[in-house]
Amino acid sequence: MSKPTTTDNRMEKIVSLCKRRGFIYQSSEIYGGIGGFWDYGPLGAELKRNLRDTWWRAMTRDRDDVVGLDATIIMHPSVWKASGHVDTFADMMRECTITNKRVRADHVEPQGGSVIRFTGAKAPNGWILDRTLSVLMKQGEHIESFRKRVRLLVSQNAGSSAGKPEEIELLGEERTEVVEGSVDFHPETGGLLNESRPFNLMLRTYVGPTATEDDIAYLRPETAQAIFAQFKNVCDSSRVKVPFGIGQIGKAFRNEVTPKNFTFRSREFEQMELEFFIKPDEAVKLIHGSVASWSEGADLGEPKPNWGWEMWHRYWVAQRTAYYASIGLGADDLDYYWQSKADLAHYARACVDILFKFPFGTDELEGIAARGSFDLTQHQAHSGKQLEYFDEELKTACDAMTAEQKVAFTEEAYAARNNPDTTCEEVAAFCEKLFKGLYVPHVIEPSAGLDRLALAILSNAFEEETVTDEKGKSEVRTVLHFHPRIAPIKVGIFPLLKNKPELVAKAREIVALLRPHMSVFYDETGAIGRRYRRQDEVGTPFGVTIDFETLGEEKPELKDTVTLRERDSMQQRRIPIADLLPFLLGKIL
RNA sequence: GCGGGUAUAGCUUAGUGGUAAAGUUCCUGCCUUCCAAGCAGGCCAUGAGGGUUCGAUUCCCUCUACCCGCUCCA
Repeated sequence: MSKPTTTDNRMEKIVSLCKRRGFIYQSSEIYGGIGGFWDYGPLGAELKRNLRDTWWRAMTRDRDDVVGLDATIIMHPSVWKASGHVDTFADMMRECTITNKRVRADHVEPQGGSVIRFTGAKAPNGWILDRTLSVLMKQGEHIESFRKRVRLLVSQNAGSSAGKPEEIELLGEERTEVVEGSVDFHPETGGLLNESRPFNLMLRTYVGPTATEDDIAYLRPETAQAIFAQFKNVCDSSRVKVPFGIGQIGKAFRNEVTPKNFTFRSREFEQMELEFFIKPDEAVKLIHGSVASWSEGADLGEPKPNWGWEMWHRYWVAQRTAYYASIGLGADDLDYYWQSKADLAHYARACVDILFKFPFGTDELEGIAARGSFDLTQHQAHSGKQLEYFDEELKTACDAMTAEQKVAFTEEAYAARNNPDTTCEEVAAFCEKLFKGLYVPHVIEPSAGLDRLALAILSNAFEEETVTDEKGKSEVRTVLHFHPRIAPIKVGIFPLLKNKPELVAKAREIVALLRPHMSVFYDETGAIGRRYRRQDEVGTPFGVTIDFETLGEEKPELKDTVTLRERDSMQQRRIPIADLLPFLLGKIL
């Protein structure tokens, strides 16, 4: 009865539906739009709100070990110096003029060789590159392999339009000069580099009247840093005890080079982040004598006091997976990518990406990182404020230790140190603090993109079904299979005929009955089938039709019952009006 | 950022150097007893700016946005 939509145009159809039915529009569309910015229409706003609410409930309200935060988008610029964002992105960058590969201007090693210039390139299919290319031929490189290499680079940059690399003809080859110790060529490609220019993914603005360098501030590129910056305040004001988390939902901004794939990579987007603070493994060991580390099949159901960071990391992966299942994204829709040690940022212990199978490819929905104590340590160093946590339980455990035991523990900690560069003194200082009950908590960070989630939910829900009616006529039914919990509209209320005042009045009564509890949509126009289909297309899970049986005209036993029509199966059944609210609440809560 | 493509009504698609067409959606009315029915009527468009021209949606240039392929993605 149904067939999958072909993948080639699935994304196009989703984009079109989003606009047609008011889920997502281009920002500022009447002025031609602005790249990388998207607006949510009436139904999109509801969908996003529902998703936001499910996250907030699952991550904070339903737990007693997580509290919330709602911080500003613009923060003190020093926050971004401490986090490393300013340094990483204030670099002067240069780009290869052939491949546009970018390198840090100060990271180009001097090279020597012959500079070969081409006036352009062309391909048999008519493709032409009318641009001078200067490429460094390294000493010892054979001219033929050099040409082959350049053809490959040109081909890669031109994409499919230039055809096969071996068919590309390089034009006007000329040996221009021999250079020694030049920093003007890309270290990998050998292509001439353009002028260096500043490159920063953070969006800037000015705070204060003068719009000068002194007043530069940044729109946050992630929400997480506010949580670290307010860590001390939250500890001091909310009686939390490690392990505990701080969750936040909010806008973040990145000046992406290439926004693409609809809302997937946007310049303004919304994040849902949790920073879950845990004891360092050393503290767990001092308190409990040993640290529970992860092994296949370990029980991740309820957190245990002796869990180390690895167990907590796995626990949050499991929690987040359960969350996705609760809103309709199951195991078949998701994938996991465990970053290898080499991929990890230097401060991270582990990171897993939860991926969703989007129509344009499998891509990241959420990253769950074990970040050690990096962030708080950075903010402690930059702000000069003490961000260590005093752990009473740890202090009590250490007070019971002998001096010899403490020395042994310190030696053991040094032997087991994570980073080989860590000095003996640093380990000793860390242990001294531990013995006093002090440490900088480590953190597990599940960080999800709300807009990506909305897009995933839309992609996952979208289906074009071929349905065949009793007469054997088949047609396409477009339907969004939203989980009732997140559907923008929960129920459509329809009087069977609009020119029968009794039906309309009864339908209005039912709208009044349900509206205080959920989003309802009343529709009396057109044939009943059309109204059903309209709601299918926006993912309304239930339809309620008020008909002549409801009025008890022919069969008195059916008085005050209505037709309940289910979106996915299109099945209809009768249900007493009195049962309607409990039934629907059971589905949407 | 580079290369290629696209831009006509909410959507799908015609067409033209001289009043821009259709289907569908949507709205209104009539009708209609359960899956996009019928009849009648109605609203709505050449992405933006410049140039050529008596006149440009059409030809030229620039910009913008979107799509595809690279690149980028702390």
